[in-house]
Amino acid sequence: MSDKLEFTHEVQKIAGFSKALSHPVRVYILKKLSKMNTCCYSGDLVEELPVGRSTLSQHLKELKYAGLIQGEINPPYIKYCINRKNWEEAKKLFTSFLEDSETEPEICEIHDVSSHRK
Amino acid sequence: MSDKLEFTHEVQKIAGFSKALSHPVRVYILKKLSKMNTCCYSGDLVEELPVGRSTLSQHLKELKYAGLIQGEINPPYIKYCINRKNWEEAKKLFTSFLEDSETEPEICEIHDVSSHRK
DNA sequence: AAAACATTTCGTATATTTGCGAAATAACAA
DNA sequence: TTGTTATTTCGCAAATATACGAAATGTTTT
Repeated sequence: MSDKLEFTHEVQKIAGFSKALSHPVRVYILKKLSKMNTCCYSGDLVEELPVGRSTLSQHLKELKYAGLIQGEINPPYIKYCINRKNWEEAKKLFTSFLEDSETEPEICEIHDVSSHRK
Repeated sequence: MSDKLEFTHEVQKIAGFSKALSHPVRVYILKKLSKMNTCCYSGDLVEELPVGRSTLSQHLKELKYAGLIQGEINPPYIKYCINRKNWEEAKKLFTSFLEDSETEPEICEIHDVSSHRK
């Protein structure tokens, strides 16, 4: 019959958050913001990241779009911080997704299929 | 001074795993393999996913490259299953990354900067 | 040997991502 | 008003990702 299912909301959300996390610059920003637990200026970030201002701005936009950060305008600065609500949601989604299964896996790794790229 | 740091191994690994998880098809496959705790044929997967065989093969290759699945050749089939070792590693990385910070965040959300895309 | 089967690779097309510098925006300072 | 500062948007180029069908691969069955 080949039902060709649509993806659940959960699957789509995990993919969406993962996309936001799929670049080292964005992981770095989130790690910093979540751990320091305070806000951060775009200008401070550009000092320590190997990208230009406009590129950083694009990454911040991406993170805003994903809902993982939010900004407070404080002219002429913009302070960024973690969006705690969605950060929690991401945490729950990933935790549940990556949870161990209850039972042990059956043996399934005698031949390790090559995994080269290209 | 602008040190332009290089990214830590941890940051790069999180970005790498996230990239593997950044497509609904791949999230679906991993969810299925990790929960059912057994192996799965490519032919079984293509029945329930809205992509063609060659596209599915690309996604499986991507997951193999990221180390999240492994395949056992069982001609003319290939059985896929979770790579438990790396799955555990991903779990640890994401859990630590998404962990709550110890203290409460300072208020930082009076103006919610618009987050439209394009 | 030839046919059947599951899967991958190849070639190609299109879309998205990433990056930069220049210009635009917006608020404040002189 | 003019200039300064912080940030974003625009326009563009290059790289990567996604998707498909056709052809190739490798194994088993006939």
